[in-house]
Amino acid sequence: MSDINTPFPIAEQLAVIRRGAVEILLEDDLRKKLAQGRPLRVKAGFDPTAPDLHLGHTVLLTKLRQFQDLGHEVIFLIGDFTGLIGDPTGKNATRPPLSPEEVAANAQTYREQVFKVLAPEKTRVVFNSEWMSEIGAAGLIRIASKHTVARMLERDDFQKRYAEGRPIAIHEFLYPLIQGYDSVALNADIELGGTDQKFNLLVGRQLQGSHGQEPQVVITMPLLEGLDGVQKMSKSLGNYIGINEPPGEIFGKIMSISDDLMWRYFELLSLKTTIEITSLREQVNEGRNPRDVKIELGCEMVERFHNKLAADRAHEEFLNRFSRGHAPSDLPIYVIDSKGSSIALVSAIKTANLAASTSEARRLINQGAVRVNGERIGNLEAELLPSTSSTVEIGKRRIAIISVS
RNA sequence: GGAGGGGUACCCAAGCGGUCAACGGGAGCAGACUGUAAAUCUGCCGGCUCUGCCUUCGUAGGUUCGAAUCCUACCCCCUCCA
Repeated sequence: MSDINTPFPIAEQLAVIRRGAVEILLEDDLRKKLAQGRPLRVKAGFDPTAPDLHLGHTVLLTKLRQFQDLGHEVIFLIGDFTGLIGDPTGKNATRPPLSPEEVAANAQTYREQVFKVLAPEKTRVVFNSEWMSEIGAAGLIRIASKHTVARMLERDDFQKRYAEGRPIAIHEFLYPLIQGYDSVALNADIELGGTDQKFNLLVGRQLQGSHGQEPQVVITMPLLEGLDGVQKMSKSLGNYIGINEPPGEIFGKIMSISDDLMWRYFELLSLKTTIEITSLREQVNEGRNPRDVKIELGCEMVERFHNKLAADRAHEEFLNRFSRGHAPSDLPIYVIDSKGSSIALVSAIKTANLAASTSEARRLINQGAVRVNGERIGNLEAELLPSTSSTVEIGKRRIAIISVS
């Protein structure tokens, strides 16, 4: 859809670039760069740690994708050298250095996941060890000479720690410097990062300036809220949608977010144009069920991380399950060998991992959450007979076929 | 090195000899209402062979008929002074 030879009008490009961004420094510089009419080098750096990406990570990737669609070049930088330092932004997280093999393996996994969002043919993957290993101690000192302690201490994290007398190790200063030097090495036009990266990104501007380059434009993207709509999406909080999750999961999790959050996700994750999204909003204002709009988002996400067919299936499955009240089509099946006798429902539930403990199973039964073959069971003594298969449902989301042999 | 404060269930946080499986809030789960939304209301929220039993209140001992609560030692965190 994009053609490098016929660049999009600057105003149009600016609108796309601004969407969802927290800050663009400096927008004037950006305008000037765009006016040059050439593909810009857009850089984003990533840790060499084992990637298991979720939608939160794709906010940045989606923005990169938008740049690609506008005809620009994306440089996906894997910070294998910086990985030796560990970003002090993550405070106490000192990471053990990775072996070259691990870095290579992680990089491969990155490619697989990242190219679900980015266009592979328009993405240049680079490692900063390429130039950092060459540069040597002398080179590092030269880089360090281009920046001052005062400027380094502007970073609020450092500032705070320094003021409070907490230690700042010298090597922590090196992280922003090297990240900044990466921009010099790549002669980056633009660098993207999360809001927490702002300082590091700005160091790049400064270093490029002192190396006689035109400083890069810094664009910061927000941290995506998780499923709860409040805290940032993260694996440890369990409020995430992983891009490797099965279609039904991705779809279902999208459907479970609030309407407010849905618009946020549209803005930051969807490749629909701003105009299309505005139109959807209008439709909802005029009475269209927000659920149906959410379905569109769900389909888009599943299609992106799987494919169109999977999206259609997930959609259909959803309608069957929740709109028409049918049981899902492929349920997990648990076979329990009871040696020919019947088995207590409570223990069957536990065995089939539908509840964490038999105590929980009991509580659920008491609360009327359990249905066997569609029938609500309130009896703790209930049993499953031998040589039968029963569909056991707990609430709306936990369901399995339990086969007693 | 000295002085003081604290470590309680997923998180925050009460309790300070029995009525404590442990107040309250958050998160989570379930029910009602719905659009698998939000909001709201209700219930649950250590385990088990469940009207009882077992294991939990930093760790290990001790006192007591009985301890999360008292004593001793140890480990860890925080604050102030040096």
